[in-house]
Amino acid sequence: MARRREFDEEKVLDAAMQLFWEKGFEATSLSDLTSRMGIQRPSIYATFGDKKELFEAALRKYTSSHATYVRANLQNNSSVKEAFRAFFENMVAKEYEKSPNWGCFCINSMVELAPHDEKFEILTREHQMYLSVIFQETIERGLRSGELDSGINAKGLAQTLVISLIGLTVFMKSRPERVFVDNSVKEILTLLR
Amino acid sequence: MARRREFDEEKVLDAAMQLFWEKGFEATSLSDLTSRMGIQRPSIYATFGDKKELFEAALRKYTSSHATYVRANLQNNSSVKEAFRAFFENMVAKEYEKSPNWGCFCINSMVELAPHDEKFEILTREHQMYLSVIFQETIERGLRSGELDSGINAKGLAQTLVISLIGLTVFMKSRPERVFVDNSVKEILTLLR
DNA sequence: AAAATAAAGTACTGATCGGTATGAAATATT
DNA sequence: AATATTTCATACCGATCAGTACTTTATTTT
Repeated sequence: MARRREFDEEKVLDAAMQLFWEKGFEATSLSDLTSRMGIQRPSIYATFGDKKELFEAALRKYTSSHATYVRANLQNNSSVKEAFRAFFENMVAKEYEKSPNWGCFCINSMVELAPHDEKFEILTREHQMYLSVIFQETIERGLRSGELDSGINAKGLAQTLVISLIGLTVFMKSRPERVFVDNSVKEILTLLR
Repeated sequence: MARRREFDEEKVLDAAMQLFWEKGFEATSLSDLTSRMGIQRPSIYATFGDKKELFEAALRKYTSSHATYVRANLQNNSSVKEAFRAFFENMVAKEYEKSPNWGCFCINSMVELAPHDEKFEILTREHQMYLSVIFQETIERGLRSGELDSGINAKGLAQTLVISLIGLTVFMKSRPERVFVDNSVKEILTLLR
């Protein structure tokens, strides 16, 4: 029919995601976006809709790939305790590498938008619930193998680990001394006994 | 010397605090502030400085009164386990009363500003560290009285409870089913044995 | 090659942003 | 009462905001 698109939709969405992740919704301007995405303003609107729709697309991309990452990470290890330990420690280590610390795009969005926009209340909650299911399945694997104490409530513990993960992620945004975070990770993991 | 101030500095600062708490720094405009505080724009600048200084004053007011509230709440009960249980359950109940759920002003600010502004990185971190000290003192009281197992590491556990509190507060902003939060509170409190 | 169609680029919109100059109103000191 | 001083209210500043109309450029179909 006509002229072909000159940019890669996934790549520019990725650029938008990084920017929203770093600065949040309100603090990111369309000018920021055009310069970082490398495309003009009308191209953004034609491809993704308005600013909020672009943000939503970016967040969905994030949660989708984040869920995949978490699932792969936990399945990576035959020992469930070891899998969670590696997951939490790796997550802490990665956050301390970055400066400044952007945290988790989904959690950032939960704090900024969930109370004012039902769409994002649901979207961010559902992602955490999905992480909880991944955790629960991992815990159930440990129960089946006998590695974990049969007295453990898989669903409740999974939910608690998600909440701890949120707390760790948020607290690290203020760059506390590493030892505090490390100690808390150890303490949290004792819930797996 | 001259004309007296017509407004109560503490009252208008309180109004600003509520607004920043509800909407965050970026999403709150000077027009929002003047209408909610009930004073004119130049009065704000003369009294509090620019928007960020006003925000800082509001946040300091919040953290100060929040710390007082937490300390009083935990000292309220002779049993340490019972004190923490009541504190966490009360905090959950209060959040579910409000709609929408603003969470904690300090945590909101940590997420929005800490990575981009060292002043708020420090301010928000120090508040969490202060809460951790309050928790630690409460745990040590339980150790002295013999209520708590002497194997408990007061400092590490206090830090973990703070992180759990952050996680709970943030997660509740997405209004998950109450039962999930209640179960997690129970689970977290088992760390006190 | 011509026509049709879609993307890219330029430049603009009205609205709102944070911040301030200026003059009127009010009160303390003299 | 006169003067000095501070607060209050209006009205404005340039800059930037999200969003769009319109022209130019490129490519596919006829």
